[in-house]
Amino acid sequence: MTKPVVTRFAPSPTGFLHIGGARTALFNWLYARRTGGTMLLRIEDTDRERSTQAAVDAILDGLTWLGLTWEGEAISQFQRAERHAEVARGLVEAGKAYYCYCTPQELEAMRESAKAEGRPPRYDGRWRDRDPSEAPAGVKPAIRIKAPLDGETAIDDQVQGRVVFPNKDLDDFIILRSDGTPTYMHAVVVDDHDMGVTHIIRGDDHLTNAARQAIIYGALGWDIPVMAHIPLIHGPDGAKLSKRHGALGVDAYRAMGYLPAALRNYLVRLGWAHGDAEILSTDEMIELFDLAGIGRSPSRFDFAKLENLNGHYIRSTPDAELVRHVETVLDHIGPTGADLKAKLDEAMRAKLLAAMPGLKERAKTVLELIDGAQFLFAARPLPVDERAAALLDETGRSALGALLPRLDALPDWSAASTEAVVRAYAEEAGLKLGKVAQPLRAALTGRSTSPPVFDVLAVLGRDESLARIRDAA
RNA sequence: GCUCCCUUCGUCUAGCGGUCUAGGACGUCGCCCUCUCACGGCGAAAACAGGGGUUCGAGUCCCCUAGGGAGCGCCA
Repeated sequence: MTKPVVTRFAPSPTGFLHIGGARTALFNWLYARRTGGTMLLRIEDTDRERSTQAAVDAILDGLTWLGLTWEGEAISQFQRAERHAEVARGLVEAGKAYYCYCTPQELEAMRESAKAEGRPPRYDGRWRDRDPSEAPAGVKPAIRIKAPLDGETAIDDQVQGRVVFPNKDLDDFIILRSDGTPTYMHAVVVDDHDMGVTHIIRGDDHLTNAARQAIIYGALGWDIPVMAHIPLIHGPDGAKLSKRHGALGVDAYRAMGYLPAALRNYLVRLGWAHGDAEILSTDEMIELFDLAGIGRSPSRFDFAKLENLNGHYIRSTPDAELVRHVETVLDHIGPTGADLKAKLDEAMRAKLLAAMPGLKERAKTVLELIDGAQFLFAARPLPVDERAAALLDETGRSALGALLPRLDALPDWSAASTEAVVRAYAEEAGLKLGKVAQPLRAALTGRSTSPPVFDVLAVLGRDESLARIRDAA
């Protein structure tokens, strides 16, 4: 009988949930879902200087928006400090770790001389075998792990394969600081063990750490979880996706009008593939996701592809749901959004819903959806952009003037009835349909592009449409 | 400096020794559809980093070089 899978996502709350973290979370979530297991969430907040509650909130908000759910409460690593210390002291008692009384100055000097001699900066093990009775008075010791001096440590990684590290390159690193708090290296091992984590899926910036953690696992006599170190996501320029390179939190993607489903789809294909499959619903992802499909080379973030995917998802999302997305996004784009939100009463919502089929066909983001819907929100007299103004030249206006009484005379007002009138007029006047439809569009929307003009007439309704045409003619 | 990882069209990738005159997707460029813009359809240009091996045969295995990335803290 195999143990149920337990994965975890373990961000440190020093900033927002960035795109790389989001993908790591997605992979962990998918793998857990795929295998019928669970994903846990652990906040690595042992760095009290840099951790903030605002960051924790942003991370939870980001995960939630992306639809990535975790089991139970988020675990605070900091709150487990006592357990970490206890395990570290146990290791000392077992002779697997020892107290080191070096001062930071001594350590610094050690690194300096190593650097000067061209050696890698390593702790020299000066307290490794020294008798505790030699301890200087009044110095609080740190605890260092007794790492093997020779041989090698290997990680059997599901993505990277077997990666071997010579032990001589792994020194006796600190697991418990002199102030009694654990280092990341130690806390991770203890927490993953205590949480029953069976699979560690994380960025490959942790690959070399994995060797050090393996040493702790070994000293503790614990089994090492299955590991999968996934390549990082780079910026368009190939460099690490850092804040300096415009890395954004997932909240920024929400504000840019991307749909969670589209972002999930884009992210899952960044580093993972299943043959030629490009469009994957969440259910399909869950069904297909596997560690073997993860590639080993880093990838670059490409907005153009995300945008294309987002357009696909917008087109295939039900209209009512898109209206809800519009409302959500309106809350996240500042004053402009708030203004529109204020205008979004029941009547407006109904118009938006009615216009949605035409709108979503030509929008790649929710922002474009909102922009395309401007003509619904706009009050007369309509602001007219440059291209629309050009359409409303003498010829255009005379066409509108001719159209006005004919439209006004319509007994019923619909896309089909208005289209019939306009087509009939164009034919009579010997004009191509475009010569009539474009000025009409300009009059109705103030722009040169919009959903099909007859749909616009229908959505706007008779009174508003005729009024707008009169304004322009 | 040391250790580890990576390298197929501009980008994401398929490829797991012969089916590769290298496939798909995004992007780009044509054409078609058309009331605009999109969507859609059709088509085109576009890649195995370089060099050595192994093998009857290498994009696929090994080595070297070059380039990129990550890690080497009492940060996570």
